[in-house]
Order: sequence, then C-alpha cells, then structure tokens
Amino acid sequence: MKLFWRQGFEATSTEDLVEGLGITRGSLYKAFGSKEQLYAMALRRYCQHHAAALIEMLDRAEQVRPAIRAALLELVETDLADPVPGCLLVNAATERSAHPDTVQQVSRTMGQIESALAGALERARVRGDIAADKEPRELAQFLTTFLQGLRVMGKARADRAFLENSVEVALGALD
Amino acid sequence: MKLFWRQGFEATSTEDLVEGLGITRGSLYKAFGSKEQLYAMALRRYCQHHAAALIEMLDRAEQVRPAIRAALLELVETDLADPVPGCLLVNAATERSAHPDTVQQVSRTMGQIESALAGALERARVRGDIAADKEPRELAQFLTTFLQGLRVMGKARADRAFLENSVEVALGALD
DNA sequence: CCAGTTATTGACTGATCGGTTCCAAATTCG
DNA sequence: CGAATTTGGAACCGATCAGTCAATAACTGG
Repeated sequence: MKLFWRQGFEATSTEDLVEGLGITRGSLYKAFGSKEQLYAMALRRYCQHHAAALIEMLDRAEQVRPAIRAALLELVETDLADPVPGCLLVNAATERSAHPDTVQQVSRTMGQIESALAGALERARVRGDIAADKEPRELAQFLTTFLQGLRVMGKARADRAFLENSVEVALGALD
Repeated sequence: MKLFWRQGFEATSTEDLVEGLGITRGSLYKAFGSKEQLYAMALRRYCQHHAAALIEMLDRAEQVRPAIRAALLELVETDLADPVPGCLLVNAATERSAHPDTVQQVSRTMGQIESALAGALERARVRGDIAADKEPRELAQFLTTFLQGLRVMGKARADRAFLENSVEVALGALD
C-alpha cells in the first residue's frame, strides 16, 4: 500500500511491489490477480484505516469544532513531516480519474467523510457550538472539499503558516 | 499538453506524444530533449494560459466577490462537462510530488494566484465589499487551498449541487 | 544549378513493463 | 509412509518503454 501511496499506480512497477512485499512475482499474481486488483485492495485498506479513523474521531467527538481543528492540523503536520505521499484518496482521484472503479471507491469514501462531518456538525449545532442558521450538510460538503485542497497544498506548498492559517479561516466559515 | 493534462506524466507514452503532436519520434527529441522536458514545458504553458487568465480576471475585477464566485463556478462547469482532466496543476502536484522542479513550478503558480486573490480582496476591503477585520492575505491563502479542493472534488464527485454549495459556503468565509 | 547546411525521418536499441509457465519444495491426507 | 495436492519461485514471454542514430530530404547562400 505504501508504495502506491507514495509513488502512484503508474510509477510503481511490479518489481517494486515484489521487492516491497517480500514475495516473488508468481505469488503476487496468485494472491492478487493483477496490479490493478492489488491497487484496488490497497486503496480499500487505506480507506478502512485512515478515513475510518477520521470518521470515528468525528463520531466520538464531544467538542466538535476543536475535534475538526485537531484533525485538520494533524494532517498538516503529516504533510509537513513528509510532503511526498500526501493522501492516497487525493492521489487516486487525480491520477486515476479515468478509471471508474477507483473514482467510485474514492467518491464513496468522500461521502462517508461528509456524512460523519454532517453528523458531528448537527450535534454541534444542537449544542449551540456553531451558527444555528447554517445547514450541517452544506458545511460538511464545504469542509470535505476544503480538506482535499489542504492535502494538495500540503504537497505543493508544505508551509506551516500557510496551511494552519487556511485551516483557521475555513473553521471560521462555521460561524 | 492536453495528453499530459488528461493522462498524467507516467500514463502518457512517447508514442502517444508522437501521435498527438503529429511529428515523428526523432523530431520530438530534437525539439524537446526528453519526455521530462516536454512535460515541464507543457506545465509552463498551462500556467501561462490558464492560471494567468484567472489572475488577470482577478486583477481587472471591479466587483471582487462576484468575480471570484464566477471564476469558481466556471471551473465547476468545466469539471462537470468532463471530469477526467481536472486541473494540470493539481495533477502535477499530486503525481509528481517527488520531483522538485515540478513542485517548484506548481508552488510558484499557486503563490501568484494567492497574490492576485490577496490584491483583489484588499481592493474589496477598501470598498467595504468584504469584512474589514479579515486579512486579505489570509483569506487569499484559504481560497487558494479551497480552490485545489474544488478541483479534486470535481474529479472525484462531479456533482453540481455539492460543488456549487461548497463554493457558496467558502465565499461566506469572506464575511 | 549546386555545394553545404539544417531538419526530418523511421528503423533500431537495450531495458523494463505486466503477466505466465512450469518445476520443485512443502504440505496434506489416506 | 507415500500419493496427491497446494504453495512458492525463477526463468521466461511478447509488448512496450524512453531514447538514439545513420540516412535522407529540404532548404540555404553563392
């Protein structure tokens, strides 16, 4: 998974995968069928680990706004520590936009993130932590979009002040 | 340029380029040196045409907020009409984050967009069209980040309601 | 019209691509 | 213990990769 994450689908050869997984060529094709299928599995694993962790954090959060801020700033730190890999979902969406299976998987996960955000924001609204006149679903869609931009800028311009400021302005949209 | 734009660097073969440009293999290498150099030139051309057009639009705009809204909604329309190509800057940033030359070119262009936004927002603030207590530079960095997210979602989830709503919420952050 | 220069060509190269095959070693089961 | 089956692996496949080059074509000034 980490190879596809860091290098993308096309730039990762089967030789890289054989070396990285510590198995031989034949076993790889026995186990996964093809490079495409292995990529699909890696993407699914990424969604189950990383996206699911974000969603669970949002579901559990008592104070929603600090939780969202913490989640976004943690991603900023990740990109600052190593800007190359970025987010596999973003990489998949951009590199493989012509492959419907990949796009659908990415879209589904984005939808789950949006729903988790919408749920958390609804709870926050009930508690009076965010503006009462904003639709949680609309705010959630905005934040989902902003999140992807943050990951792109984390690769293109890994600058702490820039990224952290963007997060603060985005959170300001919740008022 | 359109081939790299639509397919990315790795997925575009020199054969594709030969066919697309209508020249032969030898001429391509005589004229551009290598696939890498041709990609760099295509990226530069993209910046000069597309990013420069956005920047000029912002520089000329009388009413800044409607101009930004129009620019963002036009990009939404572009992605809805054909979600595959997306934005070459975003594609380059994600696919080629390990190639410093590409990252630097993308970063420079993002900086120009940020500056154009900051200039326009400063004019808007003087005119009282946006909140007086917000720093134009900070808003510009936020909008630059949001813009990249919009292009990613345009590929991953080409849904008009989702994208247009995201734009409206983002513009709300200017108040 | 021609000698000299530049541009263009497409066949060719070694390397590497994703994927297969077949054999040997290990494991299972009667 | 031994026949049958599964597992693991290196050699190999045609195709395609990015890049080169000697030969030819086109153009130049004289």
